[in-house]
Amino acid sequence: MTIRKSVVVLGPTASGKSDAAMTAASLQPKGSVQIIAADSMQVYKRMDIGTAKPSETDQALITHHCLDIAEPSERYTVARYVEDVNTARTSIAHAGAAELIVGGTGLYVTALVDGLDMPGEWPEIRAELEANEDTEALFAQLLSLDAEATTKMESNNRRRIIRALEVCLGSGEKFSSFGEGIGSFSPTSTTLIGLRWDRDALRARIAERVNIMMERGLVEEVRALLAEPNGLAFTARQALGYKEMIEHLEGRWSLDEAVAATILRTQQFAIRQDRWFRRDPRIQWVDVHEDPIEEVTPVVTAALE
RNA sequence: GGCGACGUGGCCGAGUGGUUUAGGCAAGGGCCUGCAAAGCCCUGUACCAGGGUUCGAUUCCCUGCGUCGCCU
Repeated sequence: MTIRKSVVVLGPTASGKSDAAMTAASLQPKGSVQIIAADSMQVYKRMDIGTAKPSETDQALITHHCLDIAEPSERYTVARYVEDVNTARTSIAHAGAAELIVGGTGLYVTALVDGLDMPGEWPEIRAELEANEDTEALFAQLLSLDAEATTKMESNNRRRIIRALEVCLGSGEKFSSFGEGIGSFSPTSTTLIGLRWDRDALRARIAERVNIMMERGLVEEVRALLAEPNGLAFTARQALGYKEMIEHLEGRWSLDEAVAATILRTQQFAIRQDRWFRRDPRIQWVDVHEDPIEEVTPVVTAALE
């Protein structure tokens, strides 16, 4: 059973992609479209304000997948996301609905559109590799095992070197044999719609949105998360807005500093998202100037029909 | 009005009489299949204006302008 139709709405934070997608979905016959979030932080429960998670009202109106599927205290990764997406897709297919993917996490969107196969995990091997402080030696080792993998990373990017080695050593096969990588952009039947803003305009929107998050009680949300018995794990802890409010709540930053840092880092993140997405030639870009709902919804609607 | 300090690339901030002219931040660009709201890499000849000293001045001297502080 396959999904009737697949459309992606992507763009940087605060670009208005969720609003446009939500509006387009609700214009379709009831139940004919379901949304899959491609967002690495909205997967966490109780992280609502800071991740700009779709409201309960929106979720009641349109079925959303891949939201609130992990505890902030647990480790969540792309691999698990791929599994969760498969589950979601099965149910969308059964419902005979179209899937509308909305997201800002480049890797997750890619995983979903291009169907990445995760090579697997070998924690013992990784632990061993991590114990080795000599990054140059690790790189040399990777070079001898899988020279091709080496071309996709700098010689001092420990994290990527270790992962590639983990896979080579663990699977007995070359890391590079597990796929073309992220930049292949093979033809797909999915329609990719990207929202693009003038950078300064987007920066202004982000500043405004962070201020709104503060008014909605971001600090309280973070305080409550910190008070949970298991707290926040590494990944959830690094979410924009959360990381900074933690700095404030633990006394290292004033509230003003935390807010300013959140705004700046979110703006920088948005640019990084832009840079990630713009490599993909399959994306159909929509330049947004004022109102994403008005300007983007028609494009999404057209793609859904 | 007087005295003093300062004037360095978008910002902060070292420094030097002449081979490679710090660093940080911001900005721009790039990489990427298990932390991805993460990680990594690349890109900066600027010294307020005018005159002088000097083989040579961003660095020394003078003047002007500007900023800041103190004083009357």
